[in-house]
Amino acid sequence: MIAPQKKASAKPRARATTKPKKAAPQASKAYHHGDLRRAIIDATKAIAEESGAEAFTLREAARRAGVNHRAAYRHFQDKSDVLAAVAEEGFTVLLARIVSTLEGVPASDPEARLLAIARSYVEFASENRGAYRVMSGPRLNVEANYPTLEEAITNCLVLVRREIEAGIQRDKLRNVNAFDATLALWAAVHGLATLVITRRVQVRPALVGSLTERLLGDLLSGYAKKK
Amino acid sequence: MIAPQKKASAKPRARATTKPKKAAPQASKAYHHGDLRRAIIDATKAIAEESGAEAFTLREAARRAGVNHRAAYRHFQDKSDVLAAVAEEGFTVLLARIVSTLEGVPASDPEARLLAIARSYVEFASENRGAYRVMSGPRLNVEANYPTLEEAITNCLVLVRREIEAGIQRDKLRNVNAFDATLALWAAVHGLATLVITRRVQVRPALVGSLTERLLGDLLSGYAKKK
DNA sequence: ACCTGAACACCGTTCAAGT
DNA sequence: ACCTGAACACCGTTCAAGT
Repeated sequence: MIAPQKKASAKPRARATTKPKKAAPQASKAYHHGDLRRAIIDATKAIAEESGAEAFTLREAARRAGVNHRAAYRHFQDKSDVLAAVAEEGFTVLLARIVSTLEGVPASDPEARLLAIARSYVEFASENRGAYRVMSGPRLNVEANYPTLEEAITNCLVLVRREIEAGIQRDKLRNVNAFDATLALWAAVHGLATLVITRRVQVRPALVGSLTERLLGDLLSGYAKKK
Repeated sequence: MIAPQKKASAKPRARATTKPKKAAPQASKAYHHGDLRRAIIDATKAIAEESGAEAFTLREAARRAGVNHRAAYRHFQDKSDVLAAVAEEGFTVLLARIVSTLEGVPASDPEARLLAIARSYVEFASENRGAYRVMSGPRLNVEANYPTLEEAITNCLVLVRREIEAGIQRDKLRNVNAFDATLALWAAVHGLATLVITRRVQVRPALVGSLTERLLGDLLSGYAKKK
């Protein structure tokens, strides 16, 4: 059995030839790179998608961005700081996606709104595996570092909680404890996303959303037989 | 349900016969380690509990076991193999715990049995944080390595599925798709355990079980208001 | 202001012994 | 049979420049 073959010594330096798109963000700033912070973040997501978040190294990310590994320190404090930046951006994008999806679901149907949230969450994870692996990786902020990351996560949880409370108020959801219900829902989508990402449950990308609605729909209805 | 089976793969021999608690590591001079495999596994769990699974290094584990880092290679193929061994043992112990707990819950109450499984799972995670961090870490067997680990996980899932099927047959659970329901339940307990382990939800260890029953109990009953 | 280079202590893994 | 030692390529991080 062959070990995970290391990159044989000095890679030919993949000189990323600058990121495509983006017209010219370097107006007066005469960067050497253009936007190294962006490039490092993108490289990190790519590495995480290819080989898992634990395979990420500062040096490899810098290599992909075409710079010396020390250059990253100009934009990030250390290795964890890069992961925190990726995670924070991920939660921010996820929240935006959820909010956008909810615009299409009537407030009169709280159950459908919760399902839409679940669907958005798991689809996001499935479509952004690199970012999600970082987001769901070892907690970066136990020591109360990364307050903006913590805030991005809290924003998501608050949104879910409000939806549950709104549903209860409209008398469309049972009068459960909203905090508990938020945790339970979040746990369920997190767990499901993990199963999908790790391919413990195999599902074609296009079907991730419907799988989520099916599984979570049953959960929201409950398994216990009505008396 | 399949028996734990012998540890396949390249490990030459299990030495599992020297299981008894070594009262004192006294004895010989040249002193081959009593059970280095055991010591490495325990050290790995300790490291994972203290600093997270990603902080585990072969060299540190060997250091704690009091041997040269090369000695570990006599018992494990490589770094991943150590993590796989820890994970496999964890799932085996978890299964035993669940089975033991279920003995005290009547077959006539499937919902209580599912809650007991959930409770066992999250309590195990809470009480064995090191092992659980490894078990829930990056998937080790994507390349179809570690078949015995895969089997240990499957054994757990099969047990859950059978409980659900039994509940449906007794007409105590709604006639949901058993496979889907298994995934949903597993996802929920995995997600909840992750929230507890990472302290995103803060709860005293003694209350983990009741928190789990409360949250999952609501889920099993469903959030949707009965019409 | 932004990036590079050398240095240090650490890792996983291999080859080659030591007992 | 079980363990140690030296070596190699890699990593994160620091100090100190180069442009």
